[in-house]
Amino acid sequence: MPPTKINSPDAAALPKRQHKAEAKAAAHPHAKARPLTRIQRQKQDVILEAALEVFSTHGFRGATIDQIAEVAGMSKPNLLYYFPRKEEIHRRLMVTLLATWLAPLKEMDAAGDPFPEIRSYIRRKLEMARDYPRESRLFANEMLQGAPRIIEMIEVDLKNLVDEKAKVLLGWMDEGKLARTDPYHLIFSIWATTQHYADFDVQVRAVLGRGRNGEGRFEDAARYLEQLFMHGLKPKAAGG
Amino acid sequence: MPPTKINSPDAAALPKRQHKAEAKAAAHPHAKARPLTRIQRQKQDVILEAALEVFSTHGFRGATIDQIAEVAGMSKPNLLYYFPRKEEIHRRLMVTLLATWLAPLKEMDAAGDPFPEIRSYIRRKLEMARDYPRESRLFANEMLQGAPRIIEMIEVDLKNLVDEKAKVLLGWMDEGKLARTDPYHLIFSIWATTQHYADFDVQVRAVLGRGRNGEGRFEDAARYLEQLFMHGLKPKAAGG
DNA sequence: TCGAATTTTGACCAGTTGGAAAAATGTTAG
DNA sequence: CTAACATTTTTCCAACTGGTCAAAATTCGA
Repeated sequence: MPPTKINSPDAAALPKRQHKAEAKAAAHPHAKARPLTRIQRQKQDVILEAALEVFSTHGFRGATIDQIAEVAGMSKPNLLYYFPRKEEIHRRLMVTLLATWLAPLKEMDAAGDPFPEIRSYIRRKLEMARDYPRESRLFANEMLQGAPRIIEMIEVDLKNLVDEKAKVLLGWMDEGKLARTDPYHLIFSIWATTQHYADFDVQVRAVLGRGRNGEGRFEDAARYLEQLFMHGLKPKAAGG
Repeated sequence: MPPTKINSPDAAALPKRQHKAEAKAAAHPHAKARPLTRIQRQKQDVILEAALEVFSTHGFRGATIDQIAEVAGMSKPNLLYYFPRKEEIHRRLMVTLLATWLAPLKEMDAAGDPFPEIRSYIRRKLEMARDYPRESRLFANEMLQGAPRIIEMIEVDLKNLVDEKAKVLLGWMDEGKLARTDPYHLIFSIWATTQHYADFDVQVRAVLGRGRNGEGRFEDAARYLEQLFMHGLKPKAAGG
């Protein structure tokens, strides 16, 4: 049963009514080439912040403009003045999110040694899970739905970056500085273990119970993951 | 900005209209104590299967009864004849899901040796990610939303099981058969790395590109994870 | 300060959503 | 065969949804 067979209201509902969107476009801040005032940027930020809150917990379809508007402290038409449609808000969030998301991996330096590099990559990712859990969940939500709105970015930007870093890892393995293993799955496992603390936060809290909760869990996680990866990836012959 | 401040249409919309639900309850299969015929069970299964498909990709709020009904090949009122409301379908899915979910961990045997036990636990979890990705995504979706509908089960059943197995792991560590480390985060990392292949399937496929795709990725993952965990958790002194 | 541009509001709309009611159609035991 | 029961379909509804539009309120530049 292919997922494509399901007629998605997302796509199905849109073509029916014609949108004139940027047709008259006199007053709207979206009418291209306008410099965009400080106030406009501020308001847009408030909206994006609210949208992050809502989209990250309910997904695209589960989120409503009314809800976002309420969190943003403004009326729905007012919000729609800044972002002409729901998709636009989401798209903006995703674009900036992906940049933030790729950053830590980009920093992994081929000129460095594998263990310090991998260790600090894990640290950065874990910090992001701690400090930007909503961004992590927004991303996870999009993935769960099959990434319909960012699949191209994933297939191009993300893939290219991972391909590049996989080569870096392979290089380290060739030098005998890192255990020979699948570099792609190595990267996946770092993503999975770190993002887990943002995406499955409720579960992690519930299982650890009251006590180990107050942020201490991130330090415990850091220690554990360091141990796991540092020992798990040690090369056979010489020590890293 | 606490998530509780957001007035969720989920909860907010319901109290308004009074449901008499099981009031008259004459013809409905939900009117307790009735044995439930084979045909009824069949239909319910069809509905649950369709609901799994839809809920797992769009989350609770993003899924619609119409959509589920269409996938199930029946009319909306007909579907509502078997499950009086949306929440009920979801609840049923979650209950059976959680049982399935806990099963592999339950099998981890204190009487066995850590490495074979952990290895086969990882294998089972990876098989589940491969064979039941929708269940994994359904669970992930619920977690992302803060697990509003299953939080008690998580706090009780899941927590108890993990507490028990954490003791098993600690026992092995005391015997020097397993590297001394945090048993909770050890379990989290197994969950994260295995479920990742179901929840982030699109991303995994996109990054691996056409080639390594056709199920081969699960074997690669199994090999990689085995290596990571087996080496990463080896005790300092004696070999496992 | 004043007119023009920007921002905000209130009323509105068509389509969707979860769900109710009841009539119509099977199905089955006696 | 038929009455009681189970199932399905048709019709309907109020609330919610994404979004429009014109008018009102506000802000801003000269």
